[in-house]
Amino acid sequence: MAKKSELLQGTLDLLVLKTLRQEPAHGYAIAQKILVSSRKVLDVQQGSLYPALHRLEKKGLIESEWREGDNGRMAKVYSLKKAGKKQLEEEMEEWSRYIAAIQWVLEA
Amino acid sequence: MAKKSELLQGTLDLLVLKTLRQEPAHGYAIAQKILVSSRKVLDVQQGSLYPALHRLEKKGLIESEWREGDNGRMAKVYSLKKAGKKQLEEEMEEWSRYIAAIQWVLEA
DNA sequence: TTACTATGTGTAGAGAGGCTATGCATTATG
DNA sequence: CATAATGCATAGCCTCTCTACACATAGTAA
Repeated sequence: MAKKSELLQGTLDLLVLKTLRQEPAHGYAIAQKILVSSRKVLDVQQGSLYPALHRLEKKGLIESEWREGDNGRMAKVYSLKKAGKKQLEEEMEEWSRYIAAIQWVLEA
Repeated sequence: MAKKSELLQGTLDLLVLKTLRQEPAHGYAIAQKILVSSRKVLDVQQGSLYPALHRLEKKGLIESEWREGDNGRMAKVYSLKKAGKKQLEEEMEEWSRYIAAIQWVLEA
């Protein structure tokens, strides 16, 4: 059944926004951060991540800038915009509410 | 009911299997049970539920039988099969694991 | 009677979003 | 010199949920 890399639809945006609230980061680093902070459970695929970043930018929740990193490589660094912070807060509340509801059903 | 309670994709099967583990029930009743046990948060739509039941039956996780209820109506009563119980256990474990991972990211 | 609500099952079509697979480019490592 | 790691990106597929219908019966209110 579900491979460990499969995310529940709708959670990726939340994870990305949350990760960017710590500090700006480029796509590749975002995936790594999520992998580490989830203790290797959530392995976000590039084919999921990049389209998600484009979506979020299109919605005005994040913005990007090409920068050169310490290793001399160019990377597209994303940062949270104000609307993104608001969205993050809303989605976290929604998430809690949702998880609690599921939990009630599973414990019924 | 105010909010359009959008389910996270992939959770519906879990909710249905869990509900059927209590006792056999027909579709309409399953939706009601979920609505009640989730304290009105999870309002499963019929257009989601019936296809889900057909999927689960096709997979051999549940089975159905037309029965007459107390109100004299015919209804398709579903019950969990052995494979469904096993699947439920697996999905609950997967769910816990997944939720914990998300939580770690959100608390990072 | 008429109409509306609740109960009950079902499908079609659309939309969303995550996945695989692929492509390209650069740097570090064996 | 080949391979892995870093880094961005898209196309097409697939699955699942939603809206919007369609149909049928029973009970209740006007």
